[in-house]
Amino acid sequence: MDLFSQADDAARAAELRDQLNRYAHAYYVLDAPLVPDAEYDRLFRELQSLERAQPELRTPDSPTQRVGGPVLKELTPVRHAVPMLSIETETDTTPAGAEAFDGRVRRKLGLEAHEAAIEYAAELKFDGLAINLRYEHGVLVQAATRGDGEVGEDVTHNIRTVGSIPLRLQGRPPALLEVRGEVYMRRDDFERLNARQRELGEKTFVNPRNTAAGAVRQLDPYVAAQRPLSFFAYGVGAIEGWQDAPLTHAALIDTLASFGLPVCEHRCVASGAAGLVAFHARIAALRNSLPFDIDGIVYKVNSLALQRELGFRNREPHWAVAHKYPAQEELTELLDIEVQVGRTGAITPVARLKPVFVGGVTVTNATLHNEDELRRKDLKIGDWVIVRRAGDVIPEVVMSVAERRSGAEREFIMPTNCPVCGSHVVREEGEAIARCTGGLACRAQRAQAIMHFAGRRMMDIDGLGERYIESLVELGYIERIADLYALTLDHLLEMKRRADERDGVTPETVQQGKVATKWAENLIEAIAASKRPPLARLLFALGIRHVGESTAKTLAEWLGSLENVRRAPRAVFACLPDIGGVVADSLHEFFAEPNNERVLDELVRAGVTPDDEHPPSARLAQQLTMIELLTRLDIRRLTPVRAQQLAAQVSSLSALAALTPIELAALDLPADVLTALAEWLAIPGKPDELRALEAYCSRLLAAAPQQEASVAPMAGKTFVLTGTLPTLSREQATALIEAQGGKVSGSVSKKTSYVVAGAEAGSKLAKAQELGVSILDQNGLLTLLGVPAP
DNA sequence: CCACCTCGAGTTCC
DNA sequence: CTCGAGGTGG
Repeated sequence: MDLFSQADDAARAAELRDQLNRYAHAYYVLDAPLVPDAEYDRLFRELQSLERAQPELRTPDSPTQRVGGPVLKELTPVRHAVPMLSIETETDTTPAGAEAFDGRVRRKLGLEAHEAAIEYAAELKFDGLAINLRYEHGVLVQAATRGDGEVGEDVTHNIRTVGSIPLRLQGRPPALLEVRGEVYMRRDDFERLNARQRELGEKTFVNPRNTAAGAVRQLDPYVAAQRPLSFFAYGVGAIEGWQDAPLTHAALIDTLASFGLPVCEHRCVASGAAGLVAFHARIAALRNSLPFDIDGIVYKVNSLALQRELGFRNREPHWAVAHKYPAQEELTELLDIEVQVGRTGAITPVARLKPVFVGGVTVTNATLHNEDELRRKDLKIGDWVIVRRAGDVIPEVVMSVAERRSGAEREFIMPTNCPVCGSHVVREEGEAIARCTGGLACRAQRAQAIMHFAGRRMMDIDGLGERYIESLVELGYIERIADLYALTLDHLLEMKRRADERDGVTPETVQQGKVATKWAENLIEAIAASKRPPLARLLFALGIRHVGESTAKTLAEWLGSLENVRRAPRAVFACLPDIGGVVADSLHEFFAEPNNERVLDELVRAGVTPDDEHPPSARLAQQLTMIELLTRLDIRRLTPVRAQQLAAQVSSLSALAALTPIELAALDLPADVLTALAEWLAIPGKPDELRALEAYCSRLLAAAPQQEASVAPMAGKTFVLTGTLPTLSREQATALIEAQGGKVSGSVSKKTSYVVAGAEAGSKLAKAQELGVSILDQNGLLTLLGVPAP
């Protein structure tokens, strides 16, 4: 073989290894890919083929060596050069735990109370598996589990498959460096893995920790490679030849990061017990929004010299402690499963639990979402179940503990009839939700519809709570939302008396009578005050299926008045942004339904009129073109391109309606389109529909102003609000942003321009950091908008 | 047609 | 907050 080409190949292989390792670091550790996946794959394959041709080019730090290798019979024991210590656990989960640790350290160092506070490094205690990584001359040569601390197991083959663990370190690492850290599985990776397992009909995993531990100890590296693992470094073991080694723990971690090792960003240098308590509290608030599980915080004396001075007791260092959090999951009994009927008729199973204290509150109910969810979690009435508070707020039944079954547990059966009105319950093909078909004939749906109408973000009728609405509906004072406006003081007082009677409430005292009168007076006033809502709120309040706050706002902005919305043909709805076929159908059906028409008429007669009606948007002219309208008529085969051709040949929609079959056949369009068009026009009523559509559109466009006002400064920018701002309410912040043309949305994505974070911001802030979205606080927002601070 | 983004809907507790 | 589903762009 030609010596030159061999030398070239060796150089090329080295170059490829280096490149691929750098790209992997950027991808897995920095979360900022340098090249597209396809480019990575191309280089990877090139290296593979070089190595296949000349196996001597294969080195242990080659990225091709991550996956592969033989299936082992058993794991080889490894004696640790420096024992892997355990850490003492502080059982007191209150701030006193941190103070106790600080006190022990100070006593051991012989410090008096008045002497300076000790500096600590605080970091997260990950819920994973401790691993020792041995790097010789910067190359990963061995990975081992902790085992008993003295002897662990060799799991190099599996650890190589973890993308964020560098096979070769960057910078100038010492000749020998053992890195210690935790292998864990991110919660989202765990969920994805389980989703895939379900798809494949495989058994699902119980929790991220056990899954990670199982993956690391796999004998077949291919299996381990299928388990998405992550890694954080938090310490070192044996070291040789390290000049200018760091002097503090914090600096040590920074240095490890500079070698390309992943380290957790959530760590700090804290001063004294107070600093530790603050960090503990800060992370407690963040805990559920972290993308991985932790079971506490680790405190370490920051100075490595002081660490040496403090020394060890048995296997435990005197200079470190794990300060845990109270368990966030609890075991309780599933007493019963009941169903609730929602505003749209959705039948939702709800778990009635034996009260249990989880994450700071007592939980007695938890939604089970739907039947599938319930089956997936394998829940039977009478089961012992694990309960947690998802995102620290909403109680969630995680799963049942099948081992604790006695045999007396009952299967939950989805009712076939609505528990309130007896109507049939149907679950549409492909839908997860079962629904009562009773519509507004169902008392539950009626009550929910009224509750929705009166809600804070809709008509904002104060004092009309769930209990009163139920009584009003039950005792026949209200049938439909319009009836609210016919209520009198006498009605309300009478209703209250009857409701109390029915509930067996003690005969009222004079005092109670006064309270009741006051309540009724306030309510009448609140109802009267709700008569001039913004149009968007009124539309939202109507409770039209698929029409929420955002869609209601779109309708109000574009069409301007209640009348314009009520009269709009289906195709017009479908031309508006974010409104497609399903939503347009829902809108059209709602306004065509005689009952709803009557309710709207009654509301108007009662004096309910939007206070912000305005001419339709000037931008409508671009939206309601003949082509756009044509494509939304659901004419088979009429693609946008064909619609364009058709529009070029027919002057208007009414002209299209008036075409004779002969004229139609003469159009320059493919035969199949013409056939479909002819069939469509032959449907009774369609020509009239076309004429009506045209008439509506021309009226609307005539009413719209000719051109739009100047472009708002924040146009095209999307904001997401999270947490509590110091002085602005959510609504106020939204109003400020929208006043300048910005949009406020609920979830963070790559397209989000800014995340405005306040106190106790949750997962959205974490997501924003992950995606590199700009983050503002209240002042930042006000500065951006050029609004003076309030 | 799929992947990604949004939005809608339902729910808990204090 | 989370899940499911509608809308849209590639």
